[in-house]
Amino acid sequence: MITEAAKDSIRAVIYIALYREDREFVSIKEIAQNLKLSFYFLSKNLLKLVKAGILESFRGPKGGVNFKKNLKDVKLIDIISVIDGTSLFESCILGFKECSDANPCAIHNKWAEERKKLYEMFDISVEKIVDDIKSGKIKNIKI
Amino acid sequence: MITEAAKDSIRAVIYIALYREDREFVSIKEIAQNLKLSFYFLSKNLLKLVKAGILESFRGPKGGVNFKKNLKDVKLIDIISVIDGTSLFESCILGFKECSDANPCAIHNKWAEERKKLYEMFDISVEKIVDDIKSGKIKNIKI
DNA sequence: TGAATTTAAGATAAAATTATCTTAAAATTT
DNA sequence: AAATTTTAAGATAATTTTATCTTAAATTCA
Repeated sequence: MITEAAKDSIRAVIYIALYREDREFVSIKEIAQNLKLSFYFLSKNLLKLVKAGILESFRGPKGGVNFKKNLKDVKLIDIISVIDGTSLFESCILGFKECSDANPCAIHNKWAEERKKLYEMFDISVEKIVDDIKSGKIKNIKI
Repeated sequence: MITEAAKDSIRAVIYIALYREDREFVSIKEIAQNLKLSFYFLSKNLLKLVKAGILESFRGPKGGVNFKKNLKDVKLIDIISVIDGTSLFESCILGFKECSDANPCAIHNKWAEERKKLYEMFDISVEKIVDDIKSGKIKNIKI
């Protein structure tokens, strides 16, 4: 569905949003330790988000990463697109290069509808997620 | 989402159902050639369906594979389960081993709903697909 | 200034998936 | 019986993803 890299990145982004408070940057080491992720793998993945302009980074003590964009403008779909690419939301489920209403695969219609819903599922901002957590709308959440 | 192996297998199964007519077996070579798939890779994957009791096989000239079960009892979900396993329909989208209503990940509720719909999308029999094609309900289909 | 900390970048390796080949076994055909 | 065809099984390799390490560059702190 989505890669481990994307899963880790989504969790990291939510972690940053929840725990940065008024810090300038959150160190990747801290994120990796608290989420029990590989520092190496996470570093590489977050670097992609930095290069994509979603996060910014800073070196040295007090360094780390933080959001470059506003939380309301960072959606899970953006993270997935940067890390995994957009094919999940664009491609034929059976792998046909050209698959359309005029020339469909066996489950084209079902999948066209479904991937739209998948897109909508991931079309949620980090701000919304954090608000839901902080407001108690989501309880006992795993990060 | 689903692996190449699962995609190939689904297409092969639909091919067999559509083109076996009154033949005892359909050769894997024929399927691979017509679907432009690797004979080697397809053989391995279909063998899994044979071992799972969905298909049966026969060696030698006139040999090949065919359905062991009735078409109405073979659903895409069965093929995916045999080839890829069932984790897509059972696991947390963010990879948490335990993710529940009481202890949810950030998108647990959305995903719980969505994976149910995904399941339903694949909960379609080969018989239904073939009927839709033969009755003209699906036109210009890619196999 | 020098030591320590942290990300950046690239090398290397492990694991999983996909792809290919070889040999064996079973069945048919000649 | 011998040659041919086809699946079965296992070996090998290529590719992609995940994991780890090393060195460099930037920054802070003493």
